[in-house]
Amino acid sequence: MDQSTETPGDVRWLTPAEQDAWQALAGVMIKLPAALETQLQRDSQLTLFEYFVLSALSTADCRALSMGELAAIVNGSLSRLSNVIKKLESRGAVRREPSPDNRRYTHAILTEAGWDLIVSAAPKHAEAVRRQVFDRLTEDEVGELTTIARRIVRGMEPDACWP
Amino acid sequence: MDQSTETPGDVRWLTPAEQDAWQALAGVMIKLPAALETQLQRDSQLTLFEYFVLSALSTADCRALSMGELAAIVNGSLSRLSNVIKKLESRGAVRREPSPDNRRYTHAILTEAGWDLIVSAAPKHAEAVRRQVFDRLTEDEVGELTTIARRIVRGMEPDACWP
DNA sequence: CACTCACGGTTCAAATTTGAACTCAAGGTA
DNA sequence: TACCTTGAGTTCAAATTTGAACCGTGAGTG
Repeated sequence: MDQSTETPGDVRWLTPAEQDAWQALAGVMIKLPAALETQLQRDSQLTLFEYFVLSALSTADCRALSMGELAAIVNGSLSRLSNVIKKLESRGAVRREPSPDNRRYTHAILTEAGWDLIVSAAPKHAEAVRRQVFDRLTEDEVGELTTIARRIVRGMEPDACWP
Repeated sequence: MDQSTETPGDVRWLTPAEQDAWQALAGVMIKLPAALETQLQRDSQLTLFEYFVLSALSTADCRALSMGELAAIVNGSLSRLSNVIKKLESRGAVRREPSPDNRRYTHAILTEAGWDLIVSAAPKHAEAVRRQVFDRLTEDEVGELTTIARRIVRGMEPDACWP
């Protein structure tokens, strides 16, 4: 982009170093999910999103969560989640039933088959993550990455102010 | 996931430190694009993908690229790009014409209106990137991020081997 | 108790994305 | 020249995703 065409003149453009970083980060942001999707699809007929869903359920108490909680964890809209759960349900991996206490809540529950599915998918997925990411980083870099990524994610939670 | 349920026993699971890093990175991977999309949509009626397309064209020779080159740069399928260019064309931001030398190639060309569009969209987008990412990082961290992200992206280019 | 309101989810139509089939141009090859 | 093959894009149908409208359920209020 052309920085001199600016109107109010006070835009805080990225420095060259930041531009480099941004280009690299954007690459990761776009390509890494695609690469992982490919692996999951190939080896387990799963979407990355579906994997996140199953994975979240598998580590939850009773292997169950309400749709809302689950949606928040996997960063998806309720609508999207509803459709995906429907698909996973038809595949026998998940079951849905209204919460006994408050029937407004729907619990998504991992079935035995769903457990087996995620357990069988996990090793290859872990292998892929390791190959794509961690095999390329030193131990120090893993720490740096954690710090940096956490900081960025933090900044997005509380809906920072819009100028 | 449960690591003891493993069958062949030689899965290289992620260490706890790596799991932390992965969780944070996955968060960035999922949420950052969403946040940027929101800003672009709100301020300029543009998709992140469309922004990448316009941005790529704006920095290309003659502000033009063949569909194939463009698709590679923005990491999209030819099919997706074709549709998006059609949309941008209907909006008057891009023009398409067959290459004079080799009519198999289609050149996507940024129009004057397209140039104006990206120029007017860029400041707010840059501001958003800065706010979401760089305002939260030290100068050193920017360097670390560059190194790390580049290393990861590198590893995905040449279709690394599948186990 | 009747009413209304606010939630949590679901659903439906519209927009996107994907993947396969298809078109057309350019190189060989015979 | 006729024929085949490959490469670049487009298109069409099917799958996904999004956003808005909608349906029950539970809380508050009068």
